[in-house]
Amino acid sequence: MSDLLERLRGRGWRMTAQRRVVAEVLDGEHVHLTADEVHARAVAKLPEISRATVYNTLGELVSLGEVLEVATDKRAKRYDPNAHRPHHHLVCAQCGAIRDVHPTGNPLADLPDTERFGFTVSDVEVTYRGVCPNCAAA
Amino acid sequence: MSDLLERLRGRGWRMTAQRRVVAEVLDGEHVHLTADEVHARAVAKLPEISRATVYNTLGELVSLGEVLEVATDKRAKRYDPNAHRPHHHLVCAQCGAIRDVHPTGNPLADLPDTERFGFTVSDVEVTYRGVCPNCAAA
DNA sequence: TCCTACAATGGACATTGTCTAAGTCAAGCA
DNA sequence: TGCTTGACTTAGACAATGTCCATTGTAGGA
Repeated sequence: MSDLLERLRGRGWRMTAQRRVVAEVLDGEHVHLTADEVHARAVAKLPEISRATVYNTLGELVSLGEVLEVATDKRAKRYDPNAHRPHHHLVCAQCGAIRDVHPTGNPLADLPDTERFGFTVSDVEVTYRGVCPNCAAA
Repeated sequence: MSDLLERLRGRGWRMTAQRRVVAEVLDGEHVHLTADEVHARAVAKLPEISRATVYNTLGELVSLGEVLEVATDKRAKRYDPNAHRPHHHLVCAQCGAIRDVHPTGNPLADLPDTERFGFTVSDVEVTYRGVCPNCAAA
């Protein structure tokens, strides 16, 4: 079973069927589902799960730092379970496919003090956009 | 008057009071309004302008490349008229304030071929997050 | 000035997300 | 094992943002 469930239990998270299902749906590499997609897949495993529970659970996973919210799509938030390895995203402008990528260099270092306007900068989010091989072939 | 209106007219854009008002609202540096804010300000100048028109006009300005859509906020799209000077964004995690910034270096070059998965990468969007001086003082 | 294609209107609808009141249940404990 | 309790879940109303469409209005050319 997934490490995620272990970690959550270790943190005193009360385990319920609903939470287990949501955690199971969010498992694997290059998984970037919208809340609605998570709900759809959760319903397939546990038909009576409600939308509110999915939203609540996703929100908790995010505040626990186990899942990342990413805003590559402009419509809906997406949830990325790959929270323990810093990475950025590569998005196909046509079909919306998303890949995790690991650029070299540190973009934080590229922002000189004069461009910080007194902000305390703690984080950076990079989204590359392009066309994926499938769409390029079509 | 603004260059924007000149450019649009030069492209054969049909000029109407509504479009003029939207273009006027979107003028200046560090302007990052939501569609709703644009509508509110447009209504102040032209009370009978409708929401649909604001959305349509914003959409057209974006496809003409005169305005950028930015997704710094997770709720609503924001519109950035500073489309002719490439730049990125610095966002306050607390109050949501947004500044345009110009990092050194080219993040596109930081993505090695092995991390491109066959994509043709054409664009990169960088969002720095931190705390602004106002919020830090509070 | 008149025409006509294009733009604007307003209101219904769609999508995404949040909230609440009431019912349910996991986990600790005797 | 069987309570107890507080956290969890539910359904559905509501809110915010965005889209669509049929109708009405109008900018700009003939």
